[in-house]
Amino acid sequence: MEYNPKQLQIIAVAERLFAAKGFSGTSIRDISQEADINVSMISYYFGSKEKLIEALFTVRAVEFRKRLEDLLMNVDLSPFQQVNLMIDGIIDRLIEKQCFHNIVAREQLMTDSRTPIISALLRDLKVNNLRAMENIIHNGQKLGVFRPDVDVLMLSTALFGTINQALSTKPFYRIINDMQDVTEDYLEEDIRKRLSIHLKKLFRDTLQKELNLPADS
Amino acid sequence: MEYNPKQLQIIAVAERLFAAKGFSGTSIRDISQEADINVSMISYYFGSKEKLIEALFTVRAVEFRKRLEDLLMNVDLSPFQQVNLMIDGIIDRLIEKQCFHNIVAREQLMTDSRTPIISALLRDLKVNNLRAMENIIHNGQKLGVFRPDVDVLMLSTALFGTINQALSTKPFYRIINDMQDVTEDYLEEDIRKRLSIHLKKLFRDTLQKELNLPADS
DNA sequence: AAGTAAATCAAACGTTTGTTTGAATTTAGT
DNA sequence: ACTAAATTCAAACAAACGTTTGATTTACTT
Repeated sequence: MEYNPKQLQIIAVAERLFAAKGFSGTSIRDISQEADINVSMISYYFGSKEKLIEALFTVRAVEFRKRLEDLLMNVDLSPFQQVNLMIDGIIDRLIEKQCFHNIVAREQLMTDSRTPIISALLRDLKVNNLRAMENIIHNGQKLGVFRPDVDVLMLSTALFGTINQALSTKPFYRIINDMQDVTEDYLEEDIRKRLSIHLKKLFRDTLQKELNLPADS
Repeated sequence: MEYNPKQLQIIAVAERLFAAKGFSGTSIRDISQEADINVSMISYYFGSKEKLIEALFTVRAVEFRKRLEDLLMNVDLSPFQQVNLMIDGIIDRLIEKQCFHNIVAREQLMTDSRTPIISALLRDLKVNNLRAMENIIHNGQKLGVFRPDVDVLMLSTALFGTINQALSTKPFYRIINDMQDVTEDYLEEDIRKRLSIHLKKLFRDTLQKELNLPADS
């Protein structure tokens, strides 16, 4: 599916508004006003509001698939370096595409998915993410660097869950750390660093073999 | 604020539907139909749809405050026992009140909070949660059982984030673990156990003092 | 039993919703 | 310059929205 610049602009505006107010909370008149186009252009280009959000998911899904392939190229690094690179990569991606991942989070909360297309795309994305993480970890296990008993699914859940939670509670983070007066960019950078430190430590503690063997070294 | 049984029933139905379809995605006619009441009863009892969701947050916030007080009563246990009890307590709470926490998750994703009342209640809840966790961990640190350098905010973020992520991706969990045919209750119990094991291990690894000191014991 | 307040109802209110229409305008190919 | 297709627009559409109305029923007090 190819989209022209005008369509991509509409998708970008829709992404921002859906993230801010939810799908049902955003009217096509909101979108058309922000995008400075006529209301009918949305039906004209996409067919319906539902098809618009499907187009949004399709575009982003393609982007992520490409990104993930790049991530799996670093086979020459050590397992821990690979893990750290993956962690920073995912943090960066979720921060950079915050609006889209807000929408993803909302859709996941839906008991009945909005459309089969969206749930299929999300499932594929998650499967690919998990497989990528499994590759890295199983590799580290074969090399004898990581513990053999690691719950990769739970670890992946912890990684994405922690980042999403941190990003969705930004206002709370501001209050707790007395950062009411800093810019949004500064706050984001602060969260990024702190997440990176915490998650790398967390993965290290979880993956690395215990050293408290009977003293014999 | 006191609510009669009829009001509480409306709140319960609204909670379920808001969780399933979102606030804007749920009409008061949906609610009135499910609750088997007349549409006008919602305005009659609560004033408006917005006041209804405020009432929902108020009721649940009061419940959680009471629950938290109970949680802080176990001062006679060891720090690790306290932490494990806290983890299971929070898992149980988030599973038991899944609908409400779905709504909370959605509200947190909102860039502009729906009402000042809701954001104030959420802030209070989160502050209390964090303070409770700080109490337990600082206590363990004073006793020399926990590491001195623990990022409690990030740890709390990881805890809630992981549980929320696991619960919001239940359909994915089903597929990955080949559990298409099990009941929802069985699935939930499986997730609960796996979360409990994983998070306790995670907290243990994060909190416990490193034992790989220069061999001298 | 009468009276009063609370609760319930069908119906209607004025908006807003997503979508369609059909004419007007722009763009692109020859 | 002409034509045809693609784009843009204001206007209108029916349906759904949250809310209000005013009559009716129920529950309780005296």
